[in-house]
Amino acid sequence: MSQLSVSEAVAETGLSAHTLRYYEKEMLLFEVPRDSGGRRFYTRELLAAIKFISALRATGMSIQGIKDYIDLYRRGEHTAQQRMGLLQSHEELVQNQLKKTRASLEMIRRKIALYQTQLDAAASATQQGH
Amino acid sequence: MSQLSVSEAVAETGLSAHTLRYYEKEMLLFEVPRDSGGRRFYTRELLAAIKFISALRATGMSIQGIKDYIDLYRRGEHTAQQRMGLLQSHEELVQNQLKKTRASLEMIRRKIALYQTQLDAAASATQQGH
DNA sequence: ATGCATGCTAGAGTGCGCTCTAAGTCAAGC
DNA sequence: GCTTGACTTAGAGCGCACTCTAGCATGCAT
Repeated sequence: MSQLSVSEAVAETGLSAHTLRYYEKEMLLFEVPRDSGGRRFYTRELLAAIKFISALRATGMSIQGIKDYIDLYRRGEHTAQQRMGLLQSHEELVQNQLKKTRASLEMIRRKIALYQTQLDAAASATQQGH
Repeated sequence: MSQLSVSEAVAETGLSAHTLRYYEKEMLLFEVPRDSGGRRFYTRELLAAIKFISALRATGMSIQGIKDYIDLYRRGEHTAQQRMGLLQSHEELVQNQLKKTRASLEMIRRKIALYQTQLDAAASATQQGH
């Protein structure tokens, strides 16, 4: 029950089986345990790690960036400071990206508002027979 | 002065000349005027359109999506409703994406905080000779 | 008039992150 | 014992958004 099959991991993470294998291979990192038949199973710890990786991806960190982070992880406890540094600079990056997205969104909203007044004006003109 | 050269448009938009030409070709839309020598120049209106397109791109709309929007634009005034609909559903999409990004960012921050307490504990242990 | 920056074209190339293919293995249920 | 279905592998393929190349044209500045 604390060991999930591939299909269960797919359901939990929202990633495809292909993508799970791709991450495993590209990041060369979490050694996914296998059953007697050579099939993968995912422990709770592994699942948590994958979810964290998903969060990094969802915020735009590249596969290479994540790989670098995990490589540090595997080098041991003394890399904690560096790992934190990596996360901190990524956080900053994401904040800036959010700021930019919000500004762009604001621009889009202004355009929508413009359409709205324009369409309202057209509608009331029609109603009044203009 | 209200007609910008390529290099000025590059400076204003933050896009490369390559990208400007690429957008022009892919979106098949804004007919960029040319000088006697066949070189492009950008009017203020065009610049504004390009900046709006940049906002759509910055919020993740695909080239194809933008093309669809502009195609509507060129079909005339009666497509205003549809264009607004397009923008509205894009807005919704961006909102959801923002929500997801913020959740992921929160996860990353918790991890950073974890590192911080961990490193603080290690530091004070060292200081006290443990 | 000469040199150099800027711009032009068509089309090829790149990097990223998946995503799929093909052929095979294994375990459980009928 | 046979089928079914979830899984395995190595490697090819794809879609997107640029990004660059090569070779040529134009036009301002010395």
